[in-house]
Amino acid sequence: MHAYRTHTCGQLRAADTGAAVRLSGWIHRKRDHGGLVFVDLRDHYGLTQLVIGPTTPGFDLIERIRTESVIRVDGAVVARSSDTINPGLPTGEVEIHVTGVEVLSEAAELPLPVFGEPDYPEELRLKHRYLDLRRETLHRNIVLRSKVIHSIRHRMVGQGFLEYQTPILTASSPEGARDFLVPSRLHPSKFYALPQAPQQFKQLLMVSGFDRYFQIAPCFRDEDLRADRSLEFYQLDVEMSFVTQEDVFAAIEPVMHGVFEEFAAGKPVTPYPFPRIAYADAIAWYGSDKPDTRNPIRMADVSESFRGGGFGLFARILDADAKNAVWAVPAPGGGSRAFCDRMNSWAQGEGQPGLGYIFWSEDQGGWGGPIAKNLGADQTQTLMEALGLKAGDAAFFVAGDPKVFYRFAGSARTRVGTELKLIDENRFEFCWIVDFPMFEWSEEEKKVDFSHNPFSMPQGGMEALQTQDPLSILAYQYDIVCNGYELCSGAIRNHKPEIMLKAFDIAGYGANVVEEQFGGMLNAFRYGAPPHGGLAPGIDRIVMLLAGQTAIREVIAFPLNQQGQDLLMSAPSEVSEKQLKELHIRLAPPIKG
RNA sequence: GCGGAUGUAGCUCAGUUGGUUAGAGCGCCGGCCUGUCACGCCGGAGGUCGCGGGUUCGAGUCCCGUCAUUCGCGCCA
Repeated sequence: MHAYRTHTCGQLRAADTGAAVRLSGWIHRKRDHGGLVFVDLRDHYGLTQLVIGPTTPGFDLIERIRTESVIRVDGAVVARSSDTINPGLPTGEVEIHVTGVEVLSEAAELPLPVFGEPDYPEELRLKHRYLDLRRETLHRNIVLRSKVIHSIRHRMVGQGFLEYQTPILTASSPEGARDFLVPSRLHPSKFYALPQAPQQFKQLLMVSGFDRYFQIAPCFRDEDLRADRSLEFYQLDVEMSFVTQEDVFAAIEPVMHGVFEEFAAGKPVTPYPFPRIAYADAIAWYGSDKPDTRNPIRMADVSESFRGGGFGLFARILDADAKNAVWAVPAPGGGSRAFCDRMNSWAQGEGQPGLGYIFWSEDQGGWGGPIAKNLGADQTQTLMEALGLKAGDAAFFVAGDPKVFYRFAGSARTRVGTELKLIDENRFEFCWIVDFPMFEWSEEEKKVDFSHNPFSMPQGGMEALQTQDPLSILAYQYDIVCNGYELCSGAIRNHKPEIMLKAFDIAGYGANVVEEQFGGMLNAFRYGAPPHGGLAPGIDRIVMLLAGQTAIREVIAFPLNQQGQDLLMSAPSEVSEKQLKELHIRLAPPIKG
């Protein structure tokens, strides 16, 4: 007989009745009746009930040891009588009548119970992650993660992609997020950087002729953390040669759709091709470049209804500057003073002066709110019809410079959708956000700068760069958004050195700077580079959505906390003088605030 | 760097307008219990009410400061 087990704890069924078996696992629960003890024995695969009678060798032992101790038992599989079957367990038709017990590892008093699913403090869970990982939900999430990654690999290979690996120790790159730096021992005062993404390497692989690359790639960014963002994370990094934007979409849509469909437990998933929404439309309709399109509300520019009109505040704002506008957030079903007042208080809590509204009550032709009063009945009626609203609905209004208020308008849209329960939580809704602007005005630096990825190909190529207002140039740059989460970012790359130099020139970087910082890749493009493009969906966020979680820590086995610390291994930590000396590093005294 | 929320037993929480010895459930320890599956019953231990200061005859409760945790903003091409 095997030293530890003949079966797993999730394996035995009524058909196994009579078998002599050996099981090993953790004591999940213990129900001690004095003369008879029931134990739920747990392993990765499930639970099996053990029955230990007073004459069983090891009875005293079982009575004494705590839950979460690890034991090995021998015994016989016995069919449970019909009144003692547990329909809640796959193994619930049988139990093991134990004949022998060995304690493999005794558990001390637990800082964190494994049984049950109540919420425990993050700090405690992270410090004792091995216990937390034994718990059902987290354990299941980590298994799901593994299965999702396997499915992705399988689907990518099926699409003709091969997985290639790229360096972890690489060079610091000036743009983008803050790099994690690794001091070099062999080269005093020089540093490696951990990759923020394998961006340049995957492009070099295209130049090297590998045609279709993917990698489940670790990425590192030394920025402040969020619930859906950590210092280290994994991306499905993808790059393809001789492709247009549409080819990239066609390659990845079946993978994303397929993975979600496979693991969504029956929840509907947007069929592909996914809807494409231009960045400018996303801002205008949803006030966000990562809109939750399960929320049916679409905002509208209603400036014309207010220009020179009876509602003085908005009319004056429109007069003050040509770029100013009034946007409406329609609220189907929000037509009550109570709801509108609640929204108004919410807006004030967000630091806004307030949130103007009109509501059309269910009563015949009734309407309310200070705006309607000033606007007059006819205009109010016209506005309602223009917004596709009816009695019982409301609309909220935001006025000013859209560049300043669009975020707030977007969160008002989200708030209205959530409060009025317009969002169907039980579906996965995908869309592409396309046509991102190539450049933006940096108020901080008072200059034009890249708005997203400097390696993206501007739409219109060299000619656009030479002739258009830089701020009007769009890029072949796209995101996948699902349920309001940015799942993926990508672009058709700029593979022409002269266009790249021109683009950097517009953003204020001279040719010498570009050659110095991106010389490796620029040179590569001088020896025959295929047009190429790709993208990089975030693995952690995909699994997070599929697991129904709102924090990526719930789908990572050993995550950092929001301060970027590993509470289990105590990282980051101090290192010895000897280590520092080898790295040619002397620590400066901490700067006190 | 900034803002919100939270901080009471190992854990989850309650604690009234400021008033005697700060409670419950789970867990832990001891006892009883042969059909439970959140087993049940009896008993027990366990507290710097985050920390410091203030107001008060009296502070878990009110005020100020501070620290920690957590969520968000900035940041994340």
